[in-house]
Amino acid sequence: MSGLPEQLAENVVQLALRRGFFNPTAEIYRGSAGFYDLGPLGALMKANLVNYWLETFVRQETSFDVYLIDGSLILPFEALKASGHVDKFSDPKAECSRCGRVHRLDQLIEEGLGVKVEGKSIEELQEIVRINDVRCPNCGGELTGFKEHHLMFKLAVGGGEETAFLRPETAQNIFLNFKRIAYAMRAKLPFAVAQVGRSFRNEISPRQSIIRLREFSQMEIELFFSPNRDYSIRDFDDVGDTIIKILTREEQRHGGEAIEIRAKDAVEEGIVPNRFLAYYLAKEVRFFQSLGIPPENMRFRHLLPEETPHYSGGNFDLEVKFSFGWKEIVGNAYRRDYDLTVHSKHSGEDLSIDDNGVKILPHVVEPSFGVERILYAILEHSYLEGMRDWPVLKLPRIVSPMKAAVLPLLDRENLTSKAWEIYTALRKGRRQLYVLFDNRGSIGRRYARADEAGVNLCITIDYQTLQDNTVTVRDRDTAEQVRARVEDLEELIFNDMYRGLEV
RNA sequence: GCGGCCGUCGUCUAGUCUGGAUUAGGACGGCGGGUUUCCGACCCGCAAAUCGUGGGUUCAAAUCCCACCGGCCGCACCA
Repeated sequence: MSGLPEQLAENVVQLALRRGFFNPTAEIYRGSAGFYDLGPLGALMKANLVNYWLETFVRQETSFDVYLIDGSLILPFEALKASGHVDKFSDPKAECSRCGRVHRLDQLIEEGLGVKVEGKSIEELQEIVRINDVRCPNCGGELTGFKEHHLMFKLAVGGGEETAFLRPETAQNIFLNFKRIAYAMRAKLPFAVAQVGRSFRNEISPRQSIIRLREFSQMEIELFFSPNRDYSIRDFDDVGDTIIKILTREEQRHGGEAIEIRAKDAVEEGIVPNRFLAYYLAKEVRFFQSLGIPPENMRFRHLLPEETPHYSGGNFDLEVKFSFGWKEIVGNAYRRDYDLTVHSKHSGEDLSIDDNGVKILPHVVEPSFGVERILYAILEHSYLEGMRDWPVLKLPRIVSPMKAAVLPLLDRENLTSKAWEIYTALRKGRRQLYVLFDNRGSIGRRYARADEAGVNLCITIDYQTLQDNTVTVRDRDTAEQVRARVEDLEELIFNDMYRGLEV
């Protein structure tokens, strides 16, 4: 279930390297595990994905207000101490002196002795091991090398070397800015705050190319609401009818299948804790379906109690079926009022706001999208072999990096200069289209290259173009060609981006 | 972090077992030129590998030995 051993994954990674979607950071120095750069096509694709997400989850959201912010990547010690990350976001570890296996110390003690050790320091844990003679469960050897593996990158800020961390999730900026946003925007519950940006986690041994990174991008929303009111959500009437697949806790224990249920019914039956969460689950399914991921390859896994923090009111991971198994691409968490409570307490600021004349601390539902994983999911679901003599990347037209390629049928002066003229007009056009120009090799070779890069349309300039100012427009997915007038091209390419999005 | 497998042009690979005739060969891709009126066409040419790195054995090492580095897989960990 882990690693990328499958042929498909291998082909996708190779194509990504060959065509400039992504590659290891500092590759010429053999790279550094867990860090990847997006190449020319990957960077454009990411920008398009983020933009489409912002359209869907921020700009076009009319069920409640969504405010977009852009916070600092570096957060001071106190903020992350309060959030619990400083204490909780690390694993105590110990190594067996005989067989060399590394174990998680807290798990070892909790399982072996049946005592809770949450929040205990590494020294305290070591003492417990010594007193109770806890040994390696694998071979019975003695434990050594006690140490804390911290998942946050620590920084020393300024001359005084004040301790700070690279944020482990974008969410914290939102809680830290909650009061300011609420007042500045005169926000009324329910409302949401969204953020797109980088987060950092110092994983022990990341693998699986772009799937598990130490530096990654998140698109997150925190939706604030009162737990005491029964809201109607405008778009839920419609969106709530979406069928979603949920892998319940019971089914996970039996090794069973996900159940299929309308999002509305999932709330009614108490499977999903509230309407806001169900609303997002349904919206996510529609979002990813429009990005070419079939519903049968998506499921929400209700995380088991031992996988979720004590304050959680329920976490539902959106998992996508990859060639190497199911993997989370969105985490949906019902965080209750945990974050605002701890930040109120530690900062001394009253973070409660007025709701219908009553001061309350709002509850929070958090959908958290992993950008690189989504990019990879789209690539894998778009990669197609066997259709032509070369692989075709049937990327969702809205996120594909290049919307069209402008190609002279032959590299002859009159055709090439006409093609260049058309290319320039599109590049400078108001629709802000990214298009490429290619006059090298035969026309078939250029179609093949364009297919592999996932270019939506190929515009070919031939001798008829010089007569009547029309061109052929070839569709990547069908290879069919139609004739179009040059003056209609920009609108044609633009409208083509939205094909199939009326889901 | 431990164990197994692997490391030759950008990519795939021949050669490694059985050391020497290899200026380390080919294919794909790339680049230049020619040709070509729509799907990796064809022809000519060019560039591209200190054989992962370092040390050793030998008259001679891509080839044998040792160490290290990196990758993949499994275990552990993890979004």
